[in-house]
Amino acid sequence: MPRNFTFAEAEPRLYDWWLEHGWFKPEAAPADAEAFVISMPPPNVTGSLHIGHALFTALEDLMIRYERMRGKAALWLPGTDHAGIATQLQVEKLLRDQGTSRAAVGYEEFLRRTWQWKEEQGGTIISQLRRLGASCDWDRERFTLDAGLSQAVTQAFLTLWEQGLIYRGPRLVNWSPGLQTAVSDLEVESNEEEATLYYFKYPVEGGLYLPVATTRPETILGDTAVAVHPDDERYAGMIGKRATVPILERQIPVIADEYVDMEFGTGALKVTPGHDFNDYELARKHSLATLNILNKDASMNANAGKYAGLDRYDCREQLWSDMAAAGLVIKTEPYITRIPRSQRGGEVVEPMMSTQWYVRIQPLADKAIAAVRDGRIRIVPERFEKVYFHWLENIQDWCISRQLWWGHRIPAWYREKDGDPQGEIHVGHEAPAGAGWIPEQDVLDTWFSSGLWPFSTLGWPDETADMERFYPTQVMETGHDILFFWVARMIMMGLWFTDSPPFHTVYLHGLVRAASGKKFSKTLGNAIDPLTVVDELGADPLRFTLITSGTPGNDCHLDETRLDHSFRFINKIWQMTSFINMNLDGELELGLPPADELDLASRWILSRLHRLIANVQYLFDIYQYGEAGNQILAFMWDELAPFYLEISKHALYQGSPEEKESTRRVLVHAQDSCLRLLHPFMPFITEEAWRYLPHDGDALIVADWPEADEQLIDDDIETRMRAFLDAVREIRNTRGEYKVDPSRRIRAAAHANPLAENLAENAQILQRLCNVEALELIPLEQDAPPNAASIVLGDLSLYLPLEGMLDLEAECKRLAGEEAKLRQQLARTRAMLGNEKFVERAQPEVVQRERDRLADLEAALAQIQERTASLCD
RNA sequence: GGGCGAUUAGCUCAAUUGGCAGAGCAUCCGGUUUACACCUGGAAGGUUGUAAGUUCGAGUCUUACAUCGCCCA
Repeated sequence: MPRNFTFAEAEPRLYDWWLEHGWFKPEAAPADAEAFVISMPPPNVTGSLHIGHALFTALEDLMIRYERMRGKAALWLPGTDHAGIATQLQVEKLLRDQGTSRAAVGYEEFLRRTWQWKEEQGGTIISQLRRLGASCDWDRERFTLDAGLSQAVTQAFLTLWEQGLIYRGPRLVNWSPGLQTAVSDLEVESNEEEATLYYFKYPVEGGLYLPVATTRPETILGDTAVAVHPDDERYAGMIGKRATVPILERQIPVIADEYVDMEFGTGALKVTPGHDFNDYELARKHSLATLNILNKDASMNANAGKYAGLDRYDCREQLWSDMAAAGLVIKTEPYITRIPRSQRGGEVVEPMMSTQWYVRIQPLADKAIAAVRDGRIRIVPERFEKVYFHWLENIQDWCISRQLWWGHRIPAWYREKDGDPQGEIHVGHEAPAGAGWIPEQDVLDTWFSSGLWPFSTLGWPDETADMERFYPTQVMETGHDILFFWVARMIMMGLWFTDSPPFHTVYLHGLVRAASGKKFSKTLGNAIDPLTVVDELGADPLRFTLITSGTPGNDCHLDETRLDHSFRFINKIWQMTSFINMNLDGELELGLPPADELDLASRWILSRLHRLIANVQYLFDIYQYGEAGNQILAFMWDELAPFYLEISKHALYQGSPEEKESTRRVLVHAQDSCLRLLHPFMPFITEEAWRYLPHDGDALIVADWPEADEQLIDDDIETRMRAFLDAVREIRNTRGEYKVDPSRRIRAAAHANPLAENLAENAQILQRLCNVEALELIPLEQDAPPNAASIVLGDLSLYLPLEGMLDLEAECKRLAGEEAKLRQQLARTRAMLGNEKFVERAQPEVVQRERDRLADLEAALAQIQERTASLCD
């Protein structure tokens, strides 16, 4: 066995080996095995691996590997998302670099180039997922624009259309002037920014004026009313009068509505239905005209009069200076307001009137609400259910059309009728017969296809074998930031089209941030690049660190020192395995010898191990993977390695053949179990180490998941062993205080009692762990050895004869310190037991525990006092 | 404005139904004894944001407040 684990060599080798054997495929399990399916949230095809991808990969691969080891037909179905806007932007940039543009090359050529780009670059993220060890069934990989998935999209669209749930019409939408498309509310981020609040006079007939404030003066040109609160005495006389739009001189009414906030600004509100969502609602209520003043690129249109053609911000400046010249300006002041920006590119979006396709979403939302309400779908952590309900209960119709070229074209055709080029609409698989039909240019929102993902990837709408066997899926694991974007839509679409919840559990992870708490971003330069980590430390440490750094649903601040720790854990695992491996000798019978043939230490480690297995199982059942990982690490590093491995050397080096054999079997069982438990966290190191342990079966990836054997969990053994470990700790401390050379072997003595006899019988433990060669039992009536340091453990006093090293004064001081500590603990325990209500109402086990502790403490105090009396008085 | 989350050691985070608050890193003092210096023995470090309440007992449950973050309007 090599001295070290060389991840750079082993990781690709093991990955290929797993792949070649088909172990990533659900078909590796028996045909009648229960299915466990996760559809991978498809990463953006333009993307390259970031730390968020690494987190979802680590978690999903953990779940998949765990269920595979439990004998399920585990299917992790991978794929990518065509990401309409992002991909189109990417290719447009490419075209710009080549000195051309989307418009110049035309629709067909643009699509051809985009596909070409996808074929060349789109595999990047997938190959990066492989480096992390993702055990996906790559033969089933899907892409949202694949023929099969496109068929699913068309089918879904047509079904909704036939059901009357899709309509087309003019509405106010968030318009992205740079991209020239509608964008979803969810894709607009409004953050507070420094802006200017402009105060001006709105001329009202009769030489009056209303003072009005706005952050977007150019929208004055689209005003169709001015509103005041009906109770506002300041402006009561103006209601019903005509106001005049500055510069344009257009006449508009002054209306009254309680919506107006009298306290805000001047208390008078300009109403621009064509470019403000609130004003749009107000206009509908008052039957006001809606006026669009912007072109699709956010330049001013003809309705802006002399400003037509100007950019929106140039217009703002120009108009304001013209108004100043006209004496209409009151003042400007700095103002903090929320500016809506597109998530892509960050440009300021404009609410604008536009004809779009919508899904009447309420019927779908109702089903989605019910499925979570009645428990058919569970969200982990549960608190996100509230967020989910709130969003679905206040849902707006879903604008599904996008003015892009890259995506699923809406299956609709138009024909001129009565002078309207879109007077006639046909929706269907193909153009209807007859001349003059022109296909719809718009494509569908990418999330429309993503919403179908859990079943479109399995062959829907066809009744495929995969659909039959693997749908519904089990778990949807993804970030809480896309609960609305995606999870809710998958649930709605899944229930609507398949009549089944697409999965029974939604597991939401948090965002990964840098340790500073800042959001990771390349511009800040604080991004941890997962691929760099994989190059430097391997995939296992990254995975283990990501999983153990936080708790479900909570953001975590990734601390790079933890990566180093995980890396060292891997070395630890390797060295432990190596130790066991080099102490094997020939064939070893697998499994454990009967417990009653085992020594104390073996029974102890098995009890601890099986308690660990039970805990890990419990934690996996409640999705607490991080805590599970930490517990496995703690067991291996703090119990198995420093105690059992050390103690086992006695049997391995000096024991009888039977002792050697049984110790080897315990060691192999313990290490094997730990490797199994860790495999879902760190597949590479565990698989590679496992090869060096005696085992049945082909590979760890398909080995059985450990089950706790309750028979091996033994409180009594653990208590007895704890006495040893306490003794070891105290002896080490005492040696340290007296600066006894660690390599110097010393003796110990104790007055005979059952605990002392037990210690003496297993003195090899003390020898291995604290270099005490033997424990000498002395009769009760005999005095403690002279010049000895004392260690008190309950009713036992251990004496360490420290010839020529004992400083009487220091020893007495140490004893006094021990006594003070004991008295403090005694006071606490006595107070508790002195409290009648505690004794009466606390659980009996808790009371008993305190009583035992009291007895121990009292015994220890007596020992200390006796020792002090003989030594120090 | 509404909702959610967080607040625990210097830093990053844990703590399974309420039962003596734990790790990693950093700090201090030791050690190359043949699995591991990618190691190891020990120490120090806490009024669990504040104030009340429930309880025999609160980091954990309730309420109010403070600070920070996220989501929605």
